[in-house]
Amino acid sequence: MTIEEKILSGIQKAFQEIFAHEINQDDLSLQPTRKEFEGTYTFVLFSYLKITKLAPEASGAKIGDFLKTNTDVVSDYNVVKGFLNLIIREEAWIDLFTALSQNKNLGQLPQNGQKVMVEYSSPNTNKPLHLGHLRNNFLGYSVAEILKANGYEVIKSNLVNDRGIHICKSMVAYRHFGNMETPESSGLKGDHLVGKYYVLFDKAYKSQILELIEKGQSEEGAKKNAPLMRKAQEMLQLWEANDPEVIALWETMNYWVYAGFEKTYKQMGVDFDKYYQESQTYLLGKDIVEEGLEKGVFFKKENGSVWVDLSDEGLDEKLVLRGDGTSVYITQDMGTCDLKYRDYKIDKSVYVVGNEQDYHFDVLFKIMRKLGRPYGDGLYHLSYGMVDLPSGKMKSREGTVVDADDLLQEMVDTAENHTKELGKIEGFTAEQATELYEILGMGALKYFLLKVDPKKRMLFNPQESIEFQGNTGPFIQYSHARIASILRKADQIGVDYSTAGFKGIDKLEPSERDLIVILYDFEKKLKMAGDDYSPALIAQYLFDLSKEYNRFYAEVPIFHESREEVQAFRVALSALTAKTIKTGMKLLGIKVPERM
RNA sequence: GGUCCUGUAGCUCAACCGGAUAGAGCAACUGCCUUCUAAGCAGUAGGUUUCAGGUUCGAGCCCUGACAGGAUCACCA
Repeated sequence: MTIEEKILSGIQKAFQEIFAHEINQDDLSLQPTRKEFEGTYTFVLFSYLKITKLAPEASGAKIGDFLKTNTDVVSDYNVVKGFLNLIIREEAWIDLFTALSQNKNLGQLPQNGQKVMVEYSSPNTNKPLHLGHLRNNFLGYSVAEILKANGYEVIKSNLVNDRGIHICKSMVAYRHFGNMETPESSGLKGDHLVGKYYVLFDKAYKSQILELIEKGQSEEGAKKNAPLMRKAQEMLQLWEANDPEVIALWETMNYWVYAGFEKTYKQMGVDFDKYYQESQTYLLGKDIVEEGLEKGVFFKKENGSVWVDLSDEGLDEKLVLRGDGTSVYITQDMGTCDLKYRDYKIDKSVYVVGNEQDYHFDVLFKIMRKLGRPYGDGLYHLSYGMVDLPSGKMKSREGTVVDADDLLQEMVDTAENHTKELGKIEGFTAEQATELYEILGMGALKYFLLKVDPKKRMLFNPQESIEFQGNTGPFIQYSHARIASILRKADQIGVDYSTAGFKGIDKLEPSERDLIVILYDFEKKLKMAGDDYSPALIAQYLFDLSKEYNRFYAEVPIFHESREEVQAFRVALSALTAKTIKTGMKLLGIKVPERM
């Protein structure tokens, strides 16, 4: 039984024995004591005054006394207004930490037998990744790791949009202006090379439109009739007809892009277990349309187009198959949905996709549920807001897009300059220094992008993201480094951990010891997370931080049962502040200097 | 226009199931480098939580209505 459970059951008994009132333990809850007051857990009395028929203070005193004598975890209490603050016996914490320290699988919950797929990244193969992709990638990877720690078997997937008119645009431009350029000959990363031609297409296409409009065509007509656009359309048809030359060019250019993406993913530290390509999936889903018609979920209009009526669910009618029998976006997505299930028998499926597609996924999920899919209730759209720049919205046409590779490099460069300025690399080898810049730069970026509530639109200020002060990744890394330093010192001078109440702590690895100290310091926040479950998770997060420094986990409201993992993440972050150092030193019996 | 999301300090963001005096950082101002590492610490100042009602012991959070910003509403993806 956890500390929290012991208290709750104690309160339940108190109501039984003192007030002769049966109360369900699930209806009782504790909250963290605010830091201004003494105590760890607080029980709010207001809503129970009808039962106790006593003033708040008297009610609190009765329950507090009961807990003190009838549980082995509460050592004392105080009542302020209607708040009963409970003080936990130190031994209870020590037992907890001892148990934690002996747990070989710190932070890893037992397998729950469920499989979940997290689809994220999902780039187009016609241009390089940009800032928006970074938020997506870090979120997706973080969620996948969180789910893993919670005992899910996780499959990270990437659905690459590798076909369609936009790819053909790059291909057409390459044929026109390419001069047989390759990543090797141009010195450009593959994705950047292909992106260059996409931009070239757009420029040339625009001037063709202008020309046609000058010759008297309507804007709409000009857009359709511009020779370049016609060529792109033609190429798409050839592609769909499996024209060998077109396919060969497509494969070559896609290969370049994939190689380019791989590099970027590697630097970001994200990875995938499974790639899906739209070129392989774009024809899927038609059988589901048939199935839907049979089941009466879909209906046909006179022109042969197939629709779903979701007006009973608060949405509109939605097209699922064109009159000419060809697919639309959602047809394909239905097919891919089933494909994922066929491949892995997943229980849950998470889509990390921007919030401009909220409606699309709402429709998709409702359809799959109407079709009675076993994974229907496990479908989840992890929707996130756009990333804005101080200059306004990112627009590729206006060249205000922040390129991912450029940004990653800039972060690392800034880390390097700043580190050198501060003279922090004395005694480092060149390799160590390079590694440090990488860790700092990536940590800064990841933390900056992950610290904002995913569903909120956020502002990316390049200046601030590279700041190393305040609520930033490097600050957390710095705190960790100092803690590690303290513990090294403590080691040297032979601190007797047992006197600080840490039985067996000296048998732990130093990094694990950090964790225990931090955990102890932040006991107040820990209890909300549940005594033996979330602290372990927190420990894992912190341990990972101490190993790699730059792994951060997103705080994501995902699935209903995951409140605790969200909590754990919050605690982990707040625990890693420099204030920890002070308390850590006290616990280790090191004299705390005045000015700290 | 319908639907959805957002609105908290000058700026960027927090606030756990509705709980106590709404918290951080940046920017401003005061102090602190013989101690573990100043990428730091301690402190000052900064709020009618967009507005108006409602629900209740209690509302930034729930409900209604305004206002502001954004997204979406294609036989596009």
